[in-house]
Amino acid sequence: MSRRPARTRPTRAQTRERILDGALEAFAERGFHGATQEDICERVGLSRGAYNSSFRSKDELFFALYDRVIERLQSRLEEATACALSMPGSTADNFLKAFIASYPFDRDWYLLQAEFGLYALRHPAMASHYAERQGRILAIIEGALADILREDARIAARDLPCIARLILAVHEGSMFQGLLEPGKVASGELLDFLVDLMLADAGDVIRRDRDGSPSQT
Amino acid sequence: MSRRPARTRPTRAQTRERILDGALEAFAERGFHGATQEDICERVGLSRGAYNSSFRSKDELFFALYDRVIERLQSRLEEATACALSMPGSTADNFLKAFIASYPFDRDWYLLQAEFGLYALRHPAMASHYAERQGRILAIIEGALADILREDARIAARDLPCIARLILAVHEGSMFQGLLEPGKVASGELLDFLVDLMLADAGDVIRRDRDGSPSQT
DNA sequence: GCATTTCGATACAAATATGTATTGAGTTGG
DNA sequence: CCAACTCAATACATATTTGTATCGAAATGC
Repeated sequence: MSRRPARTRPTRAQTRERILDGALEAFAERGFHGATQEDICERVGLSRGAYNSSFRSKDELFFALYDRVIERLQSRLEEATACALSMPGSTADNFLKAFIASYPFDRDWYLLQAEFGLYALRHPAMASHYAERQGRILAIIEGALADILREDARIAARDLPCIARLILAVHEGSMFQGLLEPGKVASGELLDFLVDLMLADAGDVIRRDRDGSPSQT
Repeated sequence: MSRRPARTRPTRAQTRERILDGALEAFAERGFHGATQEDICERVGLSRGAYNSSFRSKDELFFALYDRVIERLQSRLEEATACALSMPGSTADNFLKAFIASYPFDRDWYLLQAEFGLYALRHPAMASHYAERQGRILAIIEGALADILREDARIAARDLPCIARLILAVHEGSMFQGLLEPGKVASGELLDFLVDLMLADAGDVIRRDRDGSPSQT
């Protein structure tokens, strides 16, 4: 259909994306300082020329990767919440678990976000950027929780920000445990436990036999 | 009192400790790969000669630092639990908060432990070492909790391992938040909230006015 | 279709980090 | 008090890594 000769050379944007792909792997596997240009490029079959032609510095690349990762996470969460909220009659328990399931749960994701966090703590310039982006994620969670709680008011609305942070913290913590000792801790166990705690409307739920309904995560 | 001439040269062990001090700072501030021999030595006024004379490699130094940090944490926690358990009549709430308060809560500590964690995830050789050491910390927490629960049985004993991990995860998560946006989140807020959740023996506690008794952390 | 521009690969130069070797001060044992 | 030894500082050689400059292929516009 194209009257022009078929492209044999990828566009600038495509190469950029490929570099970002390589950077994702390399930063996850070896960390910010540990990842080298060579390492990043090898993974996607490009030369350092493409690297230096696409990004002015390592920091710029790191920022770009962070933004891409967060953008994808954001749309993923928004989609999941919209989907879950659209189906009526969902209980808070089910929704929370569905929501949590939509959060990335793989090795590279964890390693990367940990690396991002450390970088942010060490570089004030990125700290605010990071906090702002993470604020959006928290807002999505809070919004979803707020919608849930219109039907299921077992949690005080004032605690929402706190709960959202709690969910994030526990998710990351349990992801670390799961990666460190695979099989030792079930992937969603901690979060399930936390949700049970929060949604317990009486003491009996806390002590109930939690094995009766094993999660299939 | 010493018949020998006063030492003018520090012992090997002392130098080793100083290198570890420098390494603690450097690894916390710049990460494993980011920290250089020069960087580590400068902080404690030693030369790279002392460094290379004390440690065969960077990994060896990192391991040694990890062990020292964990050892100190372990004795700190053991002391805290022993102390808290010795005074009779302590409620679970008070004890948990005292225990949590004994856990390190400073920037370097967080950055270091995060770095250790990442290193462990990336190097299988350290993973088991790390998991074993962290298991001891968890055991201390579980033991303390078990002692508490003899008097205050609002939590099922079978959930102890899960709860211990939850406490650790939330602690680390809130420490990160606190460092990223100082003042935005009170240092112990998330943990207090979690403890409230766990010890709520009826739904009213969850929804109670938590500002009535602000924690002085 | 040709000139111009863009992009990515290769080659080069500079900076930085690590480990080894050497040296001199300080310590220990006879 | 002297000889042997230990330790940390300095100097050196090697290896990586990064950034720049150059070159050729490919796309675009006239």
